[in-house]
Parts: sequence; C-alpha cells; structure tokens
Amino acid sequence: FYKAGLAYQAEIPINWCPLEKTGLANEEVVDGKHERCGTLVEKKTLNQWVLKITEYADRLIKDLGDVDYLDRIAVQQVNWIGRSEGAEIEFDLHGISGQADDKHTVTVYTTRPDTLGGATFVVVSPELAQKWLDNGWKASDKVKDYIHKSLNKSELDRQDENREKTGVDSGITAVNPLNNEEVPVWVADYVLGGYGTGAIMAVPAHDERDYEFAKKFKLPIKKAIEPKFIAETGDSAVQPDQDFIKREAVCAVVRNPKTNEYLCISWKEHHMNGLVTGGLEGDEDPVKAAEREIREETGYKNLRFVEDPGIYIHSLFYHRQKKQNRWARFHFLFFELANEETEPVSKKEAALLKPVWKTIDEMRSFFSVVEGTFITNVLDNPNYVYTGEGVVVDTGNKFDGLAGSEARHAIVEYLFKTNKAKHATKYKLRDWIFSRQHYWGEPIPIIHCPKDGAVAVPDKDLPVELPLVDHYEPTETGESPLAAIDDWVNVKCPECGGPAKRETDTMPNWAGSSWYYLRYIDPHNDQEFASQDKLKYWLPVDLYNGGMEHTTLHLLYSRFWHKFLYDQKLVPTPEPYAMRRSHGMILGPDSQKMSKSRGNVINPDSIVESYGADTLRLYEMFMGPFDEMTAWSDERLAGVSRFIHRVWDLSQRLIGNDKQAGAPDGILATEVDRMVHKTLKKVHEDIEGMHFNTMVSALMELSNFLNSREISDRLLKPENADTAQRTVRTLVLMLAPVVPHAAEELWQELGERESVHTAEWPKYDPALIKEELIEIPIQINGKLRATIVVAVDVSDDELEKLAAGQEKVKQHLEGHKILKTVVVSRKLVNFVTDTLEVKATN
RNA sequence: GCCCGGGUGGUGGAACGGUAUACACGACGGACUUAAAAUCCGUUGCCGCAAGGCUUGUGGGUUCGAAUCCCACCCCGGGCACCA
Repeated sequence: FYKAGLAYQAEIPINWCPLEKTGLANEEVVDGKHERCGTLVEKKTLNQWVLKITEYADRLIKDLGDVDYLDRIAVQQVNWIGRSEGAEIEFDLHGISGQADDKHTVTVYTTRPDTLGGATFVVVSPELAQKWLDNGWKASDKVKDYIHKSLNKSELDRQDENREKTGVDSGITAVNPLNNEEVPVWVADYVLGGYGTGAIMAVPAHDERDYEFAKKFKLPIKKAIEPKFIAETGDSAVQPDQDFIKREAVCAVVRNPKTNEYLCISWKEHHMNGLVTGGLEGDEDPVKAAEREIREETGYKNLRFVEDPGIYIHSLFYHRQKKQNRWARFHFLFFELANEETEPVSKKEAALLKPVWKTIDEMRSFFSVVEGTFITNVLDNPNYVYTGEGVVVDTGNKFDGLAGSEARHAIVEYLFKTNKAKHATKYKLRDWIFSRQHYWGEPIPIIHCPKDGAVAVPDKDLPVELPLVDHYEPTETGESPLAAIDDWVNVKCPECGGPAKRETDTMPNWAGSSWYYLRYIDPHNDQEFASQDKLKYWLPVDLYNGGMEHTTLHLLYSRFWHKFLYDQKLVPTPEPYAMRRSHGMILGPDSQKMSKSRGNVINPDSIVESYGADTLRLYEMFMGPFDEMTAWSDERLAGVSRFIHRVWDLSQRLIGNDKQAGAPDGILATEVDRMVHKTLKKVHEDIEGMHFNTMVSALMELSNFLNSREISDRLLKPENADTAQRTVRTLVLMLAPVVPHAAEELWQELGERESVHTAEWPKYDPALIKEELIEIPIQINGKLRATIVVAVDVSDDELEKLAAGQEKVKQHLEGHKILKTVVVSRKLVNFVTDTLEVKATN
C-alpha cells in the first residue's frame, strides 16, 4: 500500500483506552467505552498509519452490482460509504485576519445549493476554527474558550448532552455569493470537522438542524424555496407529453374550533380527497377568493379569517375534467368557523364533491392529494421544517421558478464562472486508520530513517516478524510495547545504510482477516501467498456466510484489500466474494440475546454430549429461516432427536429387506418413487435457496409417508425389496447434508465403501413426479365451498361442469344468479354470484 | 430522526395473487405397562351441538380472488445517527 501511494502517516485524534494503553478503532468503542474492558475512552492525538480506502469508495459501491449479496448487506455497505453529491461554495469573509493563505474565504459543502438564497448564517466546526486560530486569527476569549472546550470533549460528553446544540458567534461575517448578503459566522460543534469542508451554510428554513440552532440563538430564518409536489400515481397523475397550465390558487384551511376538526373535500368521481381549493380570478383578493370557494363548495358562510402565514406550495397534477396538466401555486390561508350555519350548495357542486370534517390524525389516511403529508405536518407541528424539493424564490428573478436538480445545477454553474462554486462529491467513509499500539499484530514493515524518512522494508526481508519477548505490557507514552525492544527496533536504513528505527505500530486484527481466504487456497506455498493458477481456479469465493456484525467493516475492508491486490495484478478477480449471506442469531430460551449475565447461554458441547452432533446440526437447520433470529427450545430439540431415531429405524428396516421374491407391487413403486422424487426436488431447491428449515420439513414428510402403516407394510414385503433399497439409498443421500454421521453409517450398511459425502447427489426425475389426479378447489365469491379430484388433463369446460355439479356448490348457488365464472386451468373454479349476502342463519 | 427487516394458532414457523395454518413443539384422549418414562395411534386456529360463521398487527384500496400487490397508521427487532 505504501509503495502504491495508498498509505500515509498523519496526526490523528483517536480513541484511547487508558487501561490497556492502546489506541482503539471506532468499532471497538461502544457508548463511549472500550468494548472489551469497559473503560471510559479518552481522546488522544497520535501519529498513525492510514490506508486510503476512500479512493476506492466509488468502486466499492458500483461493484456491488456484480455480486450477489443479501440485500440488506449491500444496502448497509452503501450507507456506510455514504456517497453524496453536492457542491462546494465559497463565501468571502470579513473581520478575520491571518486566515489560511490570506484568502479570507470559507468553503462550505452542501447538497442543496438550490437553498443558497436562504443561507442566513455560516457555521464552522471547532476543528476548522482551530486551524484559523493557528493561522493567526485573533478571536475573542469567549470564542477561543468554546473551540478549546469542544475539541476536548470526549465521546461520552458528546452523547450525554442530549443533542442540545451549542455554539458561539465568531464575530466574523461572510458574504453569500448568490445575493451578496452579509451573514454572521458561528462556531458550533454540531458541524463535524471531519466531513465535507468542516463548514456549512446554514439554511434554517429548509434544514432541521440549522432551524434548531437558529431558534436557539435567535438567528434569522429565510425561505428560499416553495415546496413542489408532483402527482405520479393514481387518477391525477400528470400526463407525460402535455404542457402545464399554470394557475395561481388558494387553499383554505378551515378549522371548526368546537370540534378541532378541519374542513375537507371528497371528490365523488375520482378518488381524490383534499382541502377546499380554487383558482384566483384576475387580481382578486386571496382571502375573498378563499371565502368564496368555501361558500360555493361547502355552503359554510360565517368564517373568521385567522392568518396568512405566507405558505405557498406548487402542486402538479392532471385535471381530469379539464383534461389538462395543471401547475397550481396554492396560497394557504387559515380560517375558523364562526358558526356552523350553511347556505345551500349548487346542484353542480353537490354532484361533484362533498364536504367532510376530519381531525389531523384522520386527515393522514384520508388525503389522497400529493401535498397531503405536507398539510398534516404543517398543521401538526408549528416548527415543521420543509426539507424536500421545491421551487426557488426570491433570487431577484435570476433562478426563480427553477426547481430541484435543475435549480441546483444552474446556481452552481452560475457561481462556477466567478470561481465561487463547484460540484463536489463527498463520502461518510473515512480512510482506514491502520496503526495499533499492541504488541500483537503484524508489524508494519516500515523503517524510519532520519535522512530518507519512511522507507519500505525490502521484499527480501519480509515478513517482519514479532520479536520473542517475556513481557508485552503497554507503555505509558502511547508507543507500542515494541518500541522498548532495542535490538529489534534499531536497524540499518535499507536506502542509505545509516542507523534507523523500525516502525513499532502493528496492524489491526482486520488486516489478516481481509485476505485469509486467499491463503486457504494454497496454504503451503512458500514462494507467494497463493499460486496464480490456483487463484484463477478458486476465485471468487462462491459463498461467504457470516454474521451481520461483519457486514460493514470487515466486509468492506476485505473488498478494498482484494481490489487493491487486483489493481496490483496479484489476484484475478475484482471482487473476493461472489455471494454473501448471513445467518440469524440464536437467542436464549427466554428469547433474549444469550449472555452469561442473563444465564441463558446454551452450550453446544453439552448438547453434542447428550444428543449428538447430528441432532444439534439438524435442529439448527430446522429451527427457523436461516437468516432470522430464533429462540432456543429444548423441547423442539428433543423433537428433532426423535425424528432422527425414527428415520434411522425406518432405514434399518428398509435396508433389512433385501430378499427378492415374487412380483413387485408396481402401484406402490410408482407412489413411493413419486414422493421420493418430489422430496428430492424440494430438498434440492431448498438447499439452493438456503431454506434449510423447509428442507428438513420435506424430509420429515417423506419419513412420515414411508412410515405410515399403509406404505411401510407393503414396502417391507420381500417382493418389494428393490423399491425399498432404491428408496433408502436416496433417503440416506438426502439426509447426508443435515445428519452427516447417521447418514454415513447407514451408507456403509448399504454396502458402500466410499463416504456418502463424496457420493453423487441424486437428481430428481420430472417424469416420476407427474401426478395423474389433482385436487381442484371450488370457490363461490372467492370462498372455498368444495374440492374435487379430477384427472390432470381435464379441460376447462369439463372442470366447470364438474364443479357446478357438486352438491355443496348447488346448495350455495341456490337462489343466486351466476354473473361470472372464473376457471383457472387445472387450478381452480370460482363462481361469482349476484349478491355477496349469505343465507341468514337462524 | 433516517435506512433495512419483521408482525400468521398456545409456541417455532409453512404458503409461484388461487384449498391459510405444511412440518415441528406443546396440550388433550387412547394403546402398551403393576406404575412411570420411552414408544405407538388419534384429536388439536377461534366461535358453534350442528349447519355454518370468523381468522394472517390496524384501517382503506386494487382484484373474480390478497398473508402475498398499493396507500396510511401502530407495534417489535437490527443498523446508522448533528454526514449539511
């Protein structure tokens, strides 16, 4: 990695465990404590080796398309990498001296440049502010104090604060490049130093975090966009090839103060439910227009105008009566009912729609218009912040009317001309901190020379092995314990031959686990980690199953590592694992996670001791879907054990029938073969789909079938020995994957000398599975009323006739007219009658 | 808060839009036994003597037909979490 330019050293604040005196990876810290020892974690800045996994971020996302991972695993990987597309925008700063490069600017990262007009302040992270201080910014003591305190906050402090935002006015101002407005710059630790540029433009009108901060510190809130909703489904979905007719309109929110319900409208023709709305005629006063619409549509005439909160939304829909695409800009106006007096509504309106009163909760499920959720949110929450897409307003007509990505693009392009903005892509994924200060772990093969700097250990001296020591206690300084071992540390520089020192940090556990599967392919090779031929033969790994706890870090590191080797032409595939699945967890008998403190731990060894490994294995396969959690149950375990005994006894009896006299029972053979091959098909498919629980069910069903009095009596007759032998062989082969030990013994008893596990997997014969008779359900109005058994090749007409002739069916059809008959070939018959009413019961 | 899963009998769980509750556990009844365990046979979604009715978290929708598809909501589990 180092030679390829993908490893570097940096001063990095890390989590430090004061008890074990070692740096910790983020994943070793839980709730501010070291996961292993429970010690409170501290912050410490150390010089660390780091691998540039972020350079592979895009490929790690894109190549997920070429592999078959369990959905949620792929999704978790994508979320963890956290790619976001946005823009970097530069604000000029006033009132700062000595900032980096004397540029006196701050660059912010945003995914929403379309909301730039609503940026009423800028927030920089304490980390960035500290940099400014280092570069000579003369901040007030209060500001310096805040920066200092936030940088020294431990993980626990950060979480303890319950997310109450803190911050301080820096005294600096910034110029919004879109409208040249001068806005204050604040320092606050809700902005992360490690993400983006470490600074943001705050748009309180369209970002919940900024809104919270603005509220707390009484900063201005300015609207930059008006919500835009497009109907994409249902009756009013916009027609793709039609222009939009734009209308200014009002939307009346009418509350009945007595009941706290709101006046809604239900359109009769199409399924559309919303509020009272209407177009503005000419330069009509909006309040007047709203009152007129309320009267016309609902008849309520005594209204009290409450307020105009300045809410406008854009709603794009298809107007069915007018047959046109509409783009309505609704002006929301709030009214209360003075009294419930109404006047008659015109016939025309009454035919179209009817008024209904709904509470906010009822509105949620009632509304079918696209803006429905927005309306209930606004009514429900006085602090509702709209963060969705919208139409840009208030930019002096430069960008007004544009929306969404079009607006974002236009604004960035415009600012790009004056070097004030550019498109940028950011990731949540950070580079991989690769240093540990343990004794254990692979030593990082670097030699530090005062003259040549960090030099890679020459290939011929690899691998660097850990020295044998009596003690490997940690040191006080944060250096690896290896630093104290002089004759190991002190070496000659491979470049200049002068005195130099080995790197004493070691690699994390993840290092080895990133590529162990490659070594498994060729474990005795002493020339290379594996031969190219063997790698070509075996890679990629066909199926990698592992716990969910390794679906982000280990899996991501491992894929990165493999891709690096691929780039170095050391492995033949870009991805290590073709398929990735994950098993669920087995919970204790109390349905809780197993843990010593709960005392609900099941020890597999004791199960093996009392029931045997076959029972344990089969039970685990049977207990539930492979990838879901299930609670342990001793009773069910015993049930599985009983099954094994039954199938064992059955097999013994079948094997015992090796006499061959008389004419075999052909009907029995057909029946048994059909069942065996049906099971074979199911078992095969279930193994492929990893549905092991139903695979075991199928085997149980087969066993029950063969054990039934009717079948087993005949199967044990000497003349049917061939059928018995054939059956038991297939049965044993199918049992082999789930009860390997018992199956192996039975296999030997069948006279085989090779292992059952190397025997060829049986194939099912589709011809044997074919049924001659099938059972057909007969429904009336979708309800099962009878079943009939018919020949497989029955025609639809015949089927209908047979169905109609059934006694039960006749009974239920009596007095009803058949409106329609649905016949699904060889599947089902459904009679639809004139009424769904059922005969009254007395 | 966001992103994934999931919600079906007393229990674990089955079910290409087409007979809901396969398979197993438990429970109940019976056989064998002096007795118990083990084993074997039978019954077992709920209501009802029955005919029949009801039932897949809740409420709507699509369909001849929905556990399954669509919308809204509730609950449980997991992951991420001030990522702009």
